[in-house]
Amino acid sequence: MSLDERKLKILQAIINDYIATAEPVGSRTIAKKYDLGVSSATIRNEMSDLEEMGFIIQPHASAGRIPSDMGYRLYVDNIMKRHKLGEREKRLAVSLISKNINQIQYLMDETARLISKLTNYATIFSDPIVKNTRIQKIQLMSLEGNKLMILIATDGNIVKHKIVEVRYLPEDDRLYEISTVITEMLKNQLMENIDENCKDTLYQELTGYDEIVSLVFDTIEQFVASVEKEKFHISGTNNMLAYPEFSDVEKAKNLFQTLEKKDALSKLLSEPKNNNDVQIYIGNESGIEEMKDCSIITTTYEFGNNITGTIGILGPTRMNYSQVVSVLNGMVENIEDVLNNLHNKKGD
Amino acid sequence: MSLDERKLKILQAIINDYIATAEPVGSRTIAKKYDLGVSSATIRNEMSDLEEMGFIIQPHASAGRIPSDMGYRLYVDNIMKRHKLGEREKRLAVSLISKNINQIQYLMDETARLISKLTNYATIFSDPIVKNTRIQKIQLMSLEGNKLMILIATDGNIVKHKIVEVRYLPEDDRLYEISTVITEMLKNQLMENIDENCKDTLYQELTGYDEIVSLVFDTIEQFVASVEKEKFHISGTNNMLAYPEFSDVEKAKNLFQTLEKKDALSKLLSEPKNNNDVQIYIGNESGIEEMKDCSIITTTYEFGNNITGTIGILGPTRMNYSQVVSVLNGMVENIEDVLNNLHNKKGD
DNA sequence: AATTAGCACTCAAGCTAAGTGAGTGCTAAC
DNA sequence: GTTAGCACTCACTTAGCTTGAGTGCTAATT
Repeated sequence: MSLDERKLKILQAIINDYIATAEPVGSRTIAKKYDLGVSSATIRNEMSDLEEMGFIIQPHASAGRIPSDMGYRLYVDNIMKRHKLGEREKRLAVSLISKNINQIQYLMDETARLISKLTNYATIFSDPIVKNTRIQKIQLMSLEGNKLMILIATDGNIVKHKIVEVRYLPEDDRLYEISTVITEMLKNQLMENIDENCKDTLYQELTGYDEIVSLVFDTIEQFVASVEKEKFHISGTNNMLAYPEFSDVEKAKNLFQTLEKKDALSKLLSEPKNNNDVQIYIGNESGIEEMKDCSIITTTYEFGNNITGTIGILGPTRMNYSQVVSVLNGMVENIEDVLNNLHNKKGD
Repeated sequence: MSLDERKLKILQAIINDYIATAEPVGSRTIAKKYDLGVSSATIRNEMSDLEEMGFIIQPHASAGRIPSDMGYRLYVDNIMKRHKLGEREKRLAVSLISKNINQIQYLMDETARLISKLTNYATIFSDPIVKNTRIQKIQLMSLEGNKLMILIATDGNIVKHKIVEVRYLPEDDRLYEISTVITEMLKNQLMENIDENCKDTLYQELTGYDEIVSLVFDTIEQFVASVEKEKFHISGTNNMLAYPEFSDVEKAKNLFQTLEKKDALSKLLSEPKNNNDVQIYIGNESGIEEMKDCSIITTTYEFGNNITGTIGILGPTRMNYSQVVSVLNGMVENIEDVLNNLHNKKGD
């Protein structure tokens, strides 16, 4: 039994219809709606074959067929057309970018919102992971009440600060000098792996400021640690409630709780991506029991040469794969453009 | 017809039972469960009175009674006991605080999560609003690619930074000098209302750096503006799905969509609070059509003398008011403690 | 050999009718 | 004022029936 042209067409018809209606698709429906030039009986025979091959499933004896995970997989890998981002979608994306966005966090959040709106699915994204970042500058500044601000800037112009309490707080001018010494010593060092010699030298050069120096190192370590445990955000989960798959509150609750816990998802999103393309997890392929009725399509965005993140779309298994893939690709392009423009060494 | 002791007891019994079961409460149930020393017939008569007075409602002829908004209002105002935070709850709150929290945002988020967990309702909170803040320090620093970081610290030790692109970027030492000049001139000025004379003087003193000076003023203005539009966060919405009130997905979806839009809620949360106490909106009292089956209990937290925020709990109208109020009060105390300890002029 | 028409069969979903039980309101007795 | 008793109401459940979409099989047709 071979998968000829006609079988593929019928499978596609079933998937299309099922994506649109969420109802099992019968042979007569296909015969009428899709012009295959054969009768429903023939289609019935073909469907019987497709079922035997495992691409479609009959939920119960007198119902139509719905695609199996395997069927979706075949569709995604071989049948689906990957169309370009539509005009309307592009316009929305551009209007998003043109807003005065200066915080990555905020940009990602807005992007996710937009994606959810465009697709009517949920959007998952990770905070950008910064690997192999090198320290560019460290700045200290005094605050009220014996508090010290420690600010770290890394390549890619990512800036983070932290406020700590110190026993002894030098004058600002002195702090500036200390900052300069620290910066000189640590500049271009890898955040993850600071040379022990440098550390020792710093403690020596800044005798009397042990407390501050050690707080600086602590802060660096904390930033590295906070990056390690990737953080995920989800938006547009409401959309999921619109699908009959989740018309049972129990199911919706389960899904939402799984999403909230995040650890399972986290593993999925941080999985290595083999190439630059999207990764598609259909139904059980995600390995998450609670998400067997969902599919996830993820991809990575990159900017600079050491900052990456993952963004993905989550929907029911019968999601519109073709649309989702193109939206995802289109939006990632946009993010990368914005970020590169914002953080790279433009103007060198 | 007067609201005597017995009627109040019966109303309380109805509310208690309804809070626990979400089922209409009948006269026999009350006679059995609550030891009022009268028969169900008597209770029936009293219930009939209570209904006439508008405190309870009969959903249909052969059903028990449920409390009306008015009934809950009476309960909340006159009957409810405001008990102290329990042991278990206190322990959780303390363990939250002891984590190394240094970002207000993060603290609020964790607090909200904890409240949701304790109460099994949803928690709403606003980012802290900073009013009448005075500038303490402004710091400039150069970054790669002609980017300039502008950092503003205000009293209460709130630090924000922004990265902008500039045409001409001075050396760091020069930027430090400029920072010092700017700080000297603007220190203790109100963020919202910077003296025009100071502005002029600054432009004069820093001739040649017009671009930078104007960017600094822009940044200040943006921070003020970003504070004006209060931002809300919601956590624990999943909890709502557990209540039979939302076992219809349609209802849950409506609620979630209303919550997502936020403008309606925003108005509610930013309403002036008459006193230091909690504010309770029962059912339609919120004025939000979609939330007629919900109640919201809000309160404000304060730290320093110019930073305030609102935090609230959202649940079904039959929520456990007594518990919610005490959790809310307890948690707010905790937040205030942490924040004051973190940001105030301790050690002066 | 492939396709199709025809028909018996299956089964979820929708409808109806009867039964159940929690709850009320009223009346008469205490 | 309180209570027992009883008729009445009405949502909810259950079982049985009907409907219709859909299948699988067979025999006829191309």
